[in-house]
Amino acid sequence: MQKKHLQRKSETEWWIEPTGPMRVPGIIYGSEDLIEAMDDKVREQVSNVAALPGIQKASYAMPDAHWGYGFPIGGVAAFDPDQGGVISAGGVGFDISCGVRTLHTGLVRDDIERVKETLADALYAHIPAGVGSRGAIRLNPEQMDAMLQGGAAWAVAQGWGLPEDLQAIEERGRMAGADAGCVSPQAKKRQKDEMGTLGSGNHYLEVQEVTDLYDSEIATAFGLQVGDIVLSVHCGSRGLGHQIGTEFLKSMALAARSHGITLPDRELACAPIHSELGQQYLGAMRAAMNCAMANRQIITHLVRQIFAEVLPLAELDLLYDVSHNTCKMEEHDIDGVRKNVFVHRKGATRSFGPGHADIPQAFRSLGQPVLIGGTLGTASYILCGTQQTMGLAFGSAVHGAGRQMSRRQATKQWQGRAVIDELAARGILIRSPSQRGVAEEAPGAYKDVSQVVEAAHVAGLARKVARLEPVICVKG
DNA sequence: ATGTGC
Repeated sequence: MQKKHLQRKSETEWWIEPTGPMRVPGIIYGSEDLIEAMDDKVREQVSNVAALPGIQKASYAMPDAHWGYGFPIGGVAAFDPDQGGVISAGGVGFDISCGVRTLHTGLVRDDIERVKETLADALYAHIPAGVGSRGAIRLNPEQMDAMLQGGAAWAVAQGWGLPEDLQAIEERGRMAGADAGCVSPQAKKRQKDEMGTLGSGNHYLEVQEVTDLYDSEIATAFGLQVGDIVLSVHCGSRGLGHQIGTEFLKSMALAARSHGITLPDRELACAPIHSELGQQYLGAMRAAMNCAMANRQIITHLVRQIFAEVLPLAELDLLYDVSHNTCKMEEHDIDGVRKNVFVHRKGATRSFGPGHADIPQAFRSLGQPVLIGGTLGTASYILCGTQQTMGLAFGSAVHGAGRQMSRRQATKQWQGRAVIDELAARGILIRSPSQRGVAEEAPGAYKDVSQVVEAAHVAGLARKVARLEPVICVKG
């Protein structure tokens, strides 16, 4: 990105002054290196979002931001419904409520070393991965609606998980205001046999080792020690979320004019929050959030069954579950006034600071865990929201490494088999149905996650707590 | 991200 278009306000904060139709400034967080490497498209998209009706404070991009559909991935924007504020399907993303959850295992590296291959094979055999993968669960129409209304709480009630899991999930595992009636028959049809599946792309299930701690007090509260084995799952709402996104993008684009909205970019299709279409999308999107949380919950249950067979001494307690493609109504301080605003986080993790009621009691006084998934073969990080975060981008932080190369470009540069062999030589086991998928996800196709996390830490978006390294990765 | 592409 060309820095001449930006005003540097601090080490990691870069402003786009409002010009033309922009109602608020754009603010991009990142180190100088990350900003220089960022696509100019991000600046364009941040500026376009700043022109949408009812936007509050600023249009933000996180240090891992890259070009996306309409909004950048790594974009954060909040809208006031009473000032004509809008909701945008492209501002949430196609994979609604895609997210990460991390479980303790109660094991250390030595416990798994001898059964590593067996464990990798068992996880791969029982947790379907890849495009169009189907699970063992079939939902009839009544069960589908119950899932869409109940989220992870529904899954637990069906026997997939433990009641205490729900305390460690944003929204306690059930997004209020979901309306299964707003979800099309086609979206439901696509989802009916996809529960408990990972999907493809950057989704994965990973067994990881804690290699470094940066804040011992918070790490202790999160239950993390160097040498611990944890397990993380990264996936979302599969075909259902994708179908909802596709349908509402279309109807929002068609209805924009009737709502009196001029779009700076057709891809920014949106509807007023106080419109029928806006409310329908909210109902459907919240249902998709429940689908994603239920999906991660079912996968958790499958993981526990596999560990019970392979490593019966393991105890898989849920540390936390975050969703990084969402729009949520939240109360924030806007120029000294507490207001309810609709915060879009697209490829951005909520990063609430100490004291927030939605944070589990065990670490409410410290802040919420912010789970940052790495890319294939690279480290993941656990961070913590801070008080400062709340004033920066509505309590938001990065979500991962962020792509720096297109999928097509990546497949030209790497071969899946070679990537798998290279990682195996470093003791990292990969299981995937798609060699091409692995090539597309080659580590070099992404920004350096450590740089991204460091920038988030320095910017005050979240505080570094722990670093994790992959041991086994089941890849979609 | 995605029954990967109108």
